[in-house]
Amino acid sequence: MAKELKNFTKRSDNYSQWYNELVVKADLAEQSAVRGCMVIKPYGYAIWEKMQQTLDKMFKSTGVQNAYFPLLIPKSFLCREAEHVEGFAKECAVVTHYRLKNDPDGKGVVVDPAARLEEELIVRPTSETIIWGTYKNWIHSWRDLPLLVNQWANVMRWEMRTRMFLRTAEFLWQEGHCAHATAEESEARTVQMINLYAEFAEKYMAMPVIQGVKTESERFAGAINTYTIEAMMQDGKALQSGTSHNLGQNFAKAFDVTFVNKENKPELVWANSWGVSTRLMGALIMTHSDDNGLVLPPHLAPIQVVIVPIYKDEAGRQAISEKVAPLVKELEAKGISVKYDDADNKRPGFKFADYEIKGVPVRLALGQRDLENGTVELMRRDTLEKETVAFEGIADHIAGLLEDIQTNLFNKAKAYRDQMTYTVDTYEEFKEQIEKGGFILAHWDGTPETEEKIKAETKATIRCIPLEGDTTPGTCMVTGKPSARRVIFARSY
RNA sequence: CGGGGCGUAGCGCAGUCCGGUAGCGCACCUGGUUUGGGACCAGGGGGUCGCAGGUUCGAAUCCUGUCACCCCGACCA
Repeated sequence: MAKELKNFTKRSDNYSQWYNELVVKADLAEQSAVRGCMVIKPYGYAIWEKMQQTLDKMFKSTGVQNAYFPLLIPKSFLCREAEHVEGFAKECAVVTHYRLKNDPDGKGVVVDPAARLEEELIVRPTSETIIWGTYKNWIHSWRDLPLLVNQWANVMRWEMRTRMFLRTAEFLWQEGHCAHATAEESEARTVQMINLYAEFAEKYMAMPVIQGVKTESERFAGAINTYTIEAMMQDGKALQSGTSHNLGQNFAKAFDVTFVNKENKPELVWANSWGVSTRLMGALIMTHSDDNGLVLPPHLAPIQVVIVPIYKDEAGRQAISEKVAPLVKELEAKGISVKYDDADNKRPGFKFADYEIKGVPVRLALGQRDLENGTVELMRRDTLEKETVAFEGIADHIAGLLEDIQTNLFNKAKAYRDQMTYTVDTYEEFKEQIEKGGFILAHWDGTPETEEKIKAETKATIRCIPLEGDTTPGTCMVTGKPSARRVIFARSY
């Protein structure tokens, strides 16, 4: 089993060339400050587009609309909400000048010192500040609420250490920012969105997640409450895959966003924000992939079925193409994305391996033998099982198979997670178990001090206080003080 | 920012200790034979050895500096 992401971005054997064709590859600009950024190649972007389209549809069904806000945020904006700036200050890229000029020494160009900006601009690490600065002018009356807006954008966080997919300096994401008239409504929206993310993760990514609430110390900077979905990767580490924040009235206060209620009284609005990023692509890879490459869930695979012809000469190729053409039409009519790869410059064996690396869920191979017997060879990527089946009725069979694969991937991942989830009562046991990876359900006294102590001693963090599951009270494994319920600990990315 | 590693062809690497014609595999190009699991044979193209100084008749190799990247920490989605 490929347990680590690096297996998919770097291979030192002779197959490395083919891995360059893999979903994404970090093409790092030479000696430049864009370190830690990634280039998303077309096939990888196609996966991201699938995610976007699906999420977008889900958002819109809840009344959210898309908009776009500026990339650059005036420094003063970022500073308006104290906790927020505190949380992001250490990882911001700053624009200080607006012009270059020719180097007096004749070597290229240099920053023109005369073009210093009066106020520095921050490359957005997230857009709360600029959006709330704008909302101030959009919201006047209770009739303007709720305001439900989402933005698809790139953001930049100058992390000390980057990691492909999981923590790149620049990443693509969506960030939803909603304004509501009441605290209850805003809280309901916050929960609605984390539910939506969970549904997306499980239904489309085939990735089981645990929904929960972050502890105070893990909370988003400026939020009063953060909901999260936590997934388990194949190496037993946790990955925070999506968050939804209840921002209370913090940003409304900071940006003076008020509305006049039905009683003609001014009130501060209630806010929430929620987002998922290209990190989900990392999650997808690390949840399902194996040593043969990617394994994509059918609901997100850019190519769901690939058909590879096997022939000896041009006449043979013709014969197979004629046989396949109606099948391609039939599959497409069912909404299945098919690729018939009759490219003559690659041999069948190469294509088999190549589409396995790309994670295509179903492969059909068709040769002279099949034409004679009225059969086709079918392979499913999740189990690598191969079988020869009747060509007749194959389209219906595939439609069902794709659903099977989707379900199977989810079940497999869930079984693995459940198997790697432990209930532990003593700190000794905890320390031993955490070394082996996985989620640990344990009692905690609810204090940041204990949480910090556990983190310092074991590198494990509280991933979340689950919304569901066992709610029996107990005593903290470290301090022995009362605990309301078990929380989830894990080492994380 | 600490500790370790690394930088040589598009990719993966050898060569560095002990200075003296720039190498290998894959990829690429041409021709032929092939095609049911990553084809084979023959020929060919491609490099200011990360960058800048220094030592030397001569530097990928030695010295100094510097810039990247990777892994482990601190920080974080």
